[in-house]
Amino acid sequence: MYYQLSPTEQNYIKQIYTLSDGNHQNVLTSDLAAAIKIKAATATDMLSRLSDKKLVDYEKYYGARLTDKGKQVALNIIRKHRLWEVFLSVKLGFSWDEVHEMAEELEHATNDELSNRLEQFLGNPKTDPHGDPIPNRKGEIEKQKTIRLSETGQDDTVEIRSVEDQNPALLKFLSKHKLTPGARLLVKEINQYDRSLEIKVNNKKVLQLSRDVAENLWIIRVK
Amino acid sequence: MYYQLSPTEQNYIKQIYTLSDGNHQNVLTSDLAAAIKIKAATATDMLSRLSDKKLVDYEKYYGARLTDKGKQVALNIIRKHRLWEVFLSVKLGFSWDEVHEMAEELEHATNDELSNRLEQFLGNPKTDPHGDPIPNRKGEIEKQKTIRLSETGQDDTVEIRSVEDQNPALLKFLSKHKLTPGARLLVKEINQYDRSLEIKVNNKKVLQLSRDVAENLWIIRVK
DNA sequence: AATAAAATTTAGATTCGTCTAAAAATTTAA
DNA sequence: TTAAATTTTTAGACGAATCTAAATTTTATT
Repeated sequence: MYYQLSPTEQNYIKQIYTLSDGNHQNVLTSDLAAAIKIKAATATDMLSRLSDKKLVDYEKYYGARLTDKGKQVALNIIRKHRLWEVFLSVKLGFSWDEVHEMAEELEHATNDELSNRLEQFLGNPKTDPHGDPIPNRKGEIEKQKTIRLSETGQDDTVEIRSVEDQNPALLKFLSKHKLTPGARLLVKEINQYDRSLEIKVNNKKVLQLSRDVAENLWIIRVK
Repeated sequence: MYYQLSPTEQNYIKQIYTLSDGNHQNVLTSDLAAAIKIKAATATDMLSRLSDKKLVDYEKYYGARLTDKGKQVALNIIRKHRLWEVFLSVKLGFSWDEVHEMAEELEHATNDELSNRLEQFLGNPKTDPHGDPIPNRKGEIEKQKTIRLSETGQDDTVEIRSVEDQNPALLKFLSKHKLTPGARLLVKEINQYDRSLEIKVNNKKVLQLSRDVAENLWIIRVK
């Protein structure tokens, strides 16, 4: 019961959690393999090992889902990941699009006592720099009802919560135009022919956003 | 030339550096094995692999010593280790004897950009909480001419620089009596029969230290 | 519904870091 | 200086995490 999980195992579990959207759907071998950048055969192998350890429910050919035990592991890693992201961005001044990779390494070098102290040192932040909520030490996470920017209507005022795609080019683009979590957006116009959006950012600059970009921005409606 | 070293390899290199006392002597297979807590056969194996990679000069049966390349690797890891120790102790409030293990993990999850920013964030500290100097980003380390407390004479005033033994019980004892780096000690008396020392700590409490403990405290003479 | 295409699993191989047991070399002691 | 004790190395094995290639199962298409 109380053996240590390897960083590799923890990574698989974290990815399964993310891909299952908080454990609401089964994760397919191929999707998992793509996310972790390993071959499908390897994912199959690991899935059956995680299944032996009761961390996932896995049915051959139909994918996997985390058990309660697995979900706790996932949320604990995600907690550490996001706390480090806050540290790197707020205390060390790394930009929003640089922190992910580093946090990926640090999270596995972090025991619970360390993450708890770090949280306190950071002033108990509620979200990471991408706007995603940080699970508390019991593994509870605040559920946000977000929608994609592409799903808003004209004249809506919204606030960016998180970004879906981790593509560096996209993150750079967003960073450049201040399209970061917390940013306020006014949707001025929606073009019917290509579904692009004209938006005003933080009550200042007006921008044209492609449908593609809008699909990747998760937002909440404001007011 | 530019492949990544594994955390394991980095650990071996760091230990070789430490055991060779800054590369002044050959490190024997058995000492290395004891320090890393692996079997001698494993150490032999790794030594020949590190030799293939030109990180150590290794001669069968006579031990190993770091090459210049290996020494750079060692100092870079030690730099990261000690910066994290400062962070954990100064910013997160961990005690002096708790930080080593955690820093051991974090050092391998740290790229150069991160250690540089961390250093700046910490206000460019010169030493870690144990009093050991932190190598700069070029891998240069301040050489201190320290001696063991057991080598001082009566009435000397000295300052603790570092502790040799990493034994937790010893660290706790030292911590309890404020025998930490930076502490000022006045050697009041040296008992000839058991070579124990009577010392005054920070101009306050008077203590009796066994020869064993005195052997483990590295100090510099003051004034 | 049969077959072609795609996804998944199985089988077998490889590398890293470790072990134990046995062989070889060095050091110590009689 | 020879024999005994100790240290080191070699040989062979193993588990974790990965791969490729082949076999199997599921899904899609005609």
